[in-house]
Amino acid sequence: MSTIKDVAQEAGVSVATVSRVINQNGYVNEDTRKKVENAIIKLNYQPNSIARSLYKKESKTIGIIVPDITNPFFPELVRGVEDYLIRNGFTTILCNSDEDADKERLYLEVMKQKYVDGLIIVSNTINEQLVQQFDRPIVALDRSIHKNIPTFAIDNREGGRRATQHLLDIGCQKVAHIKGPDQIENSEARYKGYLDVINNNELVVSGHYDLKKTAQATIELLQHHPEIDGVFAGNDIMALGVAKAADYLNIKVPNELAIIGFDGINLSEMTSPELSTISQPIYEMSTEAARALISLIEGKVIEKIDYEFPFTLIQRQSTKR
Amino acid sequence: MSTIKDVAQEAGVSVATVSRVINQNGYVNEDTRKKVENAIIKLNYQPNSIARSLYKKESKTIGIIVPDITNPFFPELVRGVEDYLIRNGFTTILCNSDEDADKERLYLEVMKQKYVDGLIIVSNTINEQLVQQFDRPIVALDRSIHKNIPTFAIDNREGGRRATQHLLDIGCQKVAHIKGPDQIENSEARYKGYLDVINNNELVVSGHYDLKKTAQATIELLQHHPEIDGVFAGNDIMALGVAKAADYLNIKVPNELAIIGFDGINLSEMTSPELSTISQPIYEMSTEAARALISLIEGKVIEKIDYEFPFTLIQRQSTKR
DNA sequence: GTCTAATGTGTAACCCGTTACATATATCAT
DNA sequence: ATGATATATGTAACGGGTTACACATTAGAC
Repeated sequence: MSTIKDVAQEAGVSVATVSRVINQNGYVNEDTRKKVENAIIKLNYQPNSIARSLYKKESKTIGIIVPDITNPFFPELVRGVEDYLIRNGFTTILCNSDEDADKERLYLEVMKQKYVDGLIIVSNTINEQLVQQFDRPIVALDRSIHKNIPTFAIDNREGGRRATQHLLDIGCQKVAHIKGPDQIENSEARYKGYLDVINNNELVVSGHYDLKKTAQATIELLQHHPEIDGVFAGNDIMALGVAKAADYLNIKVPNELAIIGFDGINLSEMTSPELSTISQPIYEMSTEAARALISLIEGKVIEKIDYEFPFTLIQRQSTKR
Repeated sequence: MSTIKDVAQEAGVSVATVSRVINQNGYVNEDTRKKVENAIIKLNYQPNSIARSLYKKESKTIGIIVPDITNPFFPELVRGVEDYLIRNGFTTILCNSDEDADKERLYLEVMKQKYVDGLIIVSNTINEQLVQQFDRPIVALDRSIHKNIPTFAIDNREGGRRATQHLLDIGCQKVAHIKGPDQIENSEARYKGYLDVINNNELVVSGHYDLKKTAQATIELLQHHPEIDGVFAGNDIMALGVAKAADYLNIKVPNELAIIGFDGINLSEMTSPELSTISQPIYEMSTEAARALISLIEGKVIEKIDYEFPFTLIQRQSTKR
């Protein structure tokens, strides 16, 4: 690979002039510019971003930490982020944390050493102190991680209310909730939304955001409470678990049992029956997060700390009676 | 952030000595080592990998190019790669190419400038010339991209045979195939596998690896050919499309119509009915690809060019009569 | 005691861009 | 004509590591 020196030599100018041509700053005579440009083409010169990073202390790289890219919610987030970033000259380092504080620490350390310009984090477990120490911009996606870190998410509690209300609206008499893991902000919020609507008549069981556990838990729940005719699952995967339980027990969806999920991942319309769900604007949330991160990296001030996005209820077969 | 100079000063030695301690090479007296280590701890020193990269011309970073992380097959691949790499001191840059040659070119260029140490590519469209010019190790995952680039995949044709044969084995009389896009190596291979078994009795339609198109195409196919009682879909997503079509037409799976997919993505066991499928060892394939890539980066010679992995037929509800 | 090899440490060049600063010429106002 | 300003370009320091090379000391062999 040729270097800026080679180009300078080829064009008969100094490296400073070449640099000026490349970065389009400073004064460069038109003829000189031409010479340099020709030299660049002739040598097929591509600037070494490592060298540039070293001096500028920036890498045009950001890290995104998600629990597990294998979980269908996250690819859609990551895609939105990556799309926006590549269009704006940044590359994206992917990190799967498994919600493990040690792995998160490791990633944070590596990112710091590699001078990533900023971080987008989806995490419940991350150590706040570590985040505070990280001296570059960070934004939180889908769930908050610290009160003074910009957060891009929907109002999960309100979403929980809407989902629950929807089940009542279509005529459900007894609505149960399959809850995500305790201690996780979003699953608690969705649960609270459910309680807001159901008041004192709740029937709740935990599905731990896991399909198989949910199916198992739901089977037991339905066996003990055959009166249940509607289920609000804490996310789409758990909703699928509920659907499997229904299938197993030979309960007809939606007529004997209506099901609504949460998130609106692509998967929710792939299944039979298609799932009703509270659909988050996943792609938009993630591009907005990326946009804000870049603003912060560029030293701009951003408007708010809390970016709340609208969700929509999508009614599909699983609640269409 | 403190630099190696700060550490040197703190420890009362030269930067060379600090470097030796950090990299554990060259001679360092035990006492000196202790002093340096203490200084490192005291200053919370973390070496700047950019500076190191500049000199060593390596970045401890690799790029993985996939068509679209949003397609459920790829997160599993990417996860395997990322897991293996982070454990071995590498970070992973994610690239979504959308099978677009221009985007691939852009990514290749950026990766080169950023001195990524190697590339893992999943692509049908990538420009062979560009790949050849890229002067660092590359491996191909899931599908080949060039005859002298190491490839990690299964025998798709044989997989197609097994899938088709399975449908016959369970008693299907008329087996159709929903084919992936033309020109794509893997979908052609699976198709050929189907033909191998079916000979002269084929019934094929294209689903373009897309769920909705597949559902639509399948509905038409089944309406014209009600005698079809088994479908081999070119991947799991298309198999889901077939299942939807069956649902729409009120055809019972598996008894009136057996369905088998291909890939064995997690999704295939999430649905009702659960999908039979030709399961690829996705995680293993990807970690092996990552392992080989690292070997190449380290300048080792690897054993072969063609890494063929075993697949397994998983029989689930959709073909369990 | 002398020679060689192993051990220990520092100096400075190097990786490849960016940019502050110096210098020089051209342009313009007065 | 004179000084101020805009234009044009080069030199060299800098970012933060790594390492070749030089030099000094110590250990071991005979």
